[in-house]
Amino acid sequence: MQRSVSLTRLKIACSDCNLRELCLPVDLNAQEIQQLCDLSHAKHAYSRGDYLYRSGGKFGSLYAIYSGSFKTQVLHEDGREQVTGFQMVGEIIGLDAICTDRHTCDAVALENSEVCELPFNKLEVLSRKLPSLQRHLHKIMSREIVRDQGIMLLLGSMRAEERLAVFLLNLSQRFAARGLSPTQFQLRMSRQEIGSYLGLKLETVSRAFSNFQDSGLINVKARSVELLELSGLHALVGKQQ
Amino acid sequence: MQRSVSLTRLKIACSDCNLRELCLPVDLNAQEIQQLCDLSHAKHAYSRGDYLYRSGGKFGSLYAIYSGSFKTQVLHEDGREQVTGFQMVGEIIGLDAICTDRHTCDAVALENSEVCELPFNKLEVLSRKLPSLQRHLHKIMSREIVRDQGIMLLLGSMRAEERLAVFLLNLSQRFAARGLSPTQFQLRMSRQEIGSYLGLKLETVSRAFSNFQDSGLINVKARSVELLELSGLHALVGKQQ
DNA sequence: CGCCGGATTGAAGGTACTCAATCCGTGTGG
DNA sequence: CCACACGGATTGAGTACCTTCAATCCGGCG
Repeated sequence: MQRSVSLTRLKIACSDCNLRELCLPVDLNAQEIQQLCDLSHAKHAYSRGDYLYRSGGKFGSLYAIYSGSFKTQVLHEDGREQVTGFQMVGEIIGLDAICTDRHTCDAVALENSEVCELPFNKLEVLSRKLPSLQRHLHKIMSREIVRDQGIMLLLGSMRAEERLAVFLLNLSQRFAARGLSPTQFQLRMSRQEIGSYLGLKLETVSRAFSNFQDSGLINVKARSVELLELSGLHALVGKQQ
Repeated sequence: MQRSVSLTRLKIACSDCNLRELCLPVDLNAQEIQQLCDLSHAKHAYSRGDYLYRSGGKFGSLYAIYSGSFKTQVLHEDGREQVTGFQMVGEIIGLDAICTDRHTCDAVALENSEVCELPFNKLEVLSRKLPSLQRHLHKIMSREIVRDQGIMLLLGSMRAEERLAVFLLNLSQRFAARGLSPTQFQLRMSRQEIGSYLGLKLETVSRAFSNFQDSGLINVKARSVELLELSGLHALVGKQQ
């Protein structure tokens, strides 16, 4: 944790792992990119289970995931917890905290991971100078809102197997966008965590996995998954009412 | 619909119906507020059932609700619909559209309503000049993300009666913030719409209302609701696992 | 080897859904 | 003015789906 790295690493991140495409506006010139990179004063490393931030903690920065993955979760006073998202390389995390200046959820590393810290005050200053950065920041926040709407649709109106199919297809798409295999991957989260995210119990998730396998849609063994019939999974979503 | 009104009306809105407190940064001087008001070039009126915008429609403006209320809903290709929120006076609507330049949900008037149109390009230009407006815009977007997280918690882990209790308490709080009675109000939405929002069927919503009434927590008759025991409703949330 | 946590599977139970009948308030037309 | 139709709301009975509880399995690690 807290391993600081030279500032130029963010720039490297931009070119070598899709971070640029995913996080940064495409129409900045080299100098502007440099300004943006300079703004990230540190990169930090986290191990599985480490907290990037905790609910209630003071807000200061957004974080761009440089490697690895995280989950975000909100906690209810009665102890219930709900996983609100799984974030992977190139995604921005911490937007929830802007409104109250305190984090409203926990962010926990699912594996050994690195993040680029983006001090929000500096980001605001710079985005006042660079309209395309400003617009991009707005788009990132808006995209988060749209993503949440999709999850609300899932949680509010889909059956268990539909939810899992949507989840797998979403992962598939995100892996593909990063140049990884869209059909074969390792899950970084437990059945429990998937269940929390999808509004299901872990046993239900496990059963749905098994059913998919029995139907020939996927191969699954613990956390390694192979999607055999993407079309079949797609067909499953929204099929039965 | 499309009734245009003089620009100064937005300013009136600021002072006479809490719009200022709810939507606008508090630390702008008079001149800056004027700039902001000038940016809103029109106010529009809608009747119950009218669409403020539709999913897929081109994005141009955010809308500040001046009077009345709206619902937002996302539609799935198979016809399922999910209400993603109910918006009332002083709230900003349309943030979802920034990321793709097209609306990703429908906004429908629940009653006769008026909105102030806020052209987003102009808002961005102005917020580059006014840091406190910039920050405020970010906060509004962040608040929407936090709100959505709360709904995910509700949809993912609460039982039917808990969901309805949360819903009623949330309405109560929002009415109170507008100087209206927190314990006695008229619902603007049908059981069907409440159910869609809460991930329940309308019959389940109706039964939960009846149970609350039988327990002496509320009085309910069709769409008029009186909350008798706020503490009882609070206790209900998160009580049983 | 044996423990441990995570994952799978089975059986029983509960919550919310489905289907259907009825009620109620509003608006319309005879 | 009343009858009627209509949509929304309520209520009941039966069912489906997911949860709960519990046992077992499996792989990794001390």
